[in-house]
Amino acid sequence: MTVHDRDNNHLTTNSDMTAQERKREAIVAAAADLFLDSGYSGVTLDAVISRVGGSKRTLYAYFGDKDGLFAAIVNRLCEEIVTPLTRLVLVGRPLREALGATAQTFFDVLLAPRTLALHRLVVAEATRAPEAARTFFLAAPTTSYRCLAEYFKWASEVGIVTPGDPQQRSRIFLDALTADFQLRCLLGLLDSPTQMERDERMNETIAIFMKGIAAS
Amino acid sequence: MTVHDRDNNHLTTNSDMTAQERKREAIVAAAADLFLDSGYSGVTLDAVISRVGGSKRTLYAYFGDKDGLFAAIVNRLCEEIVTPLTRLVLVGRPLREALGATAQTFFDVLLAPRTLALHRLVVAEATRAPEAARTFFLAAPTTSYRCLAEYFKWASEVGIVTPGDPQQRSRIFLDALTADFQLRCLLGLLDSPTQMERDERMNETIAIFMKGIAAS
DNA sequence: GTCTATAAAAGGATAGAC
DNA sequence: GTCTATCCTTTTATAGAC
Repeated sequence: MTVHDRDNNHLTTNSDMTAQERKREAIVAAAADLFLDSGYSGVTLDAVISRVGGSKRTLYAYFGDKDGLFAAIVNRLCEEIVTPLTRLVLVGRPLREALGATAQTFFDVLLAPRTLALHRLVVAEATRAPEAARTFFLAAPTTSYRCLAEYFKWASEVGIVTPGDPQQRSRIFLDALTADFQLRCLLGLLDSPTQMERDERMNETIAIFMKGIAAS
Repeated sequence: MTVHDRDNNHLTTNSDMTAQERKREAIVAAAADLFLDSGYSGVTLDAVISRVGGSKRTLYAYFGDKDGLFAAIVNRLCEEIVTPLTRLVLVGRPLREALGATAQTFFDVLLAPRTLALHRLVVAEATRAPEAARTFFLAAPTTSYRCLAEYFKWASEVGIVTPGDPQQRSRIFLDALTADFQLRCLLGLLDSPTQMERDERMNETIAIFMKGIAAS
């Protein structure tokens, strides 16, 4: 597997790109859609090319082989997902408000169809593509955990919550909130939870957590 | 896909089986190992046969096609997993003890290599094989949730915990406990959590839950 | 870079002989 | 039921002409 790691420029505008770079971006975008829809083995390189135009030669020149293309689309999708999470600012806000804002953001991000499809894809290919699994984990769950953990750290320092491991609490809260919905969506048993279902889960989780860790 | 649904007799002893039934069981057992190791597309029917002996004709006669074989091994594995969960008796026990026993059992069952491999397999093939996804969900998580939910229902009736939706609480507790470990194992980033890691997660989760729902 | 053609291999499904 | 052989399709990967 020859990985061609030159995908750090997808945030530049189209006008900054050379024709080659635009082509490369177009291939990655088309391949990402196809992989998300059909899984690794469900995608043929012919299908990628027939969607984006051009020749398979170009594809092999840029990405080496199918695994190289796969690595490129995982990197791309992970950055897409992480962006909204990095915008969430929690430190300084009261407990209930911080937990509520976290819940809204994470429901939206983690249950988005593209996130779920990427999740399914990466789990399925974890053995074949361990690097992709690593990239995904460092992007989605780790970024999430860290954001909330920073808040808990601050909150225990200023006495809003009792002392306790902020990372542990962060994982427990986010998992309690999302894991059940996530699994049911991954299995195709639930399209997307309704707002009422989300609210019930959120309220119950926050209620337990408030009593569980708030300083009295 | 022709599904031949005759796999309700794997609990009978070997001596009760006809030669055909033994053969069928042997194929299912071998195929299960291979699918768990290599995923759906990673398994060839030749590989199944070369492991168990016999002819591909027999395989096609019993299972119709590859999808039929897949359905059979998922049913088989789900029943394997569920068995230890149905033995867990919680009603009547004090809160901390019930939560602790639940944690031990579910760590053992959900993080077992075969459970994780099945989980990965079923998620990967959820689109191709929705029935398998359904079977898996009804077996593993649903059985788990119900067991603990029954306890919470009883516990609120006798006044051990505050009133509240037992199903919701059950999901929140089990997800908080296992989701993080589960994901890291599925992605191949964690072999299996150490006893210390399990204890830390368990203690923190139980601590939050005790304060969160125990009647004062 | 693009288009068409093709080599090379794999794997699902089937058939004949026993 | 078993064993061997084979059809047929799909798909990765490469090559030649422009």
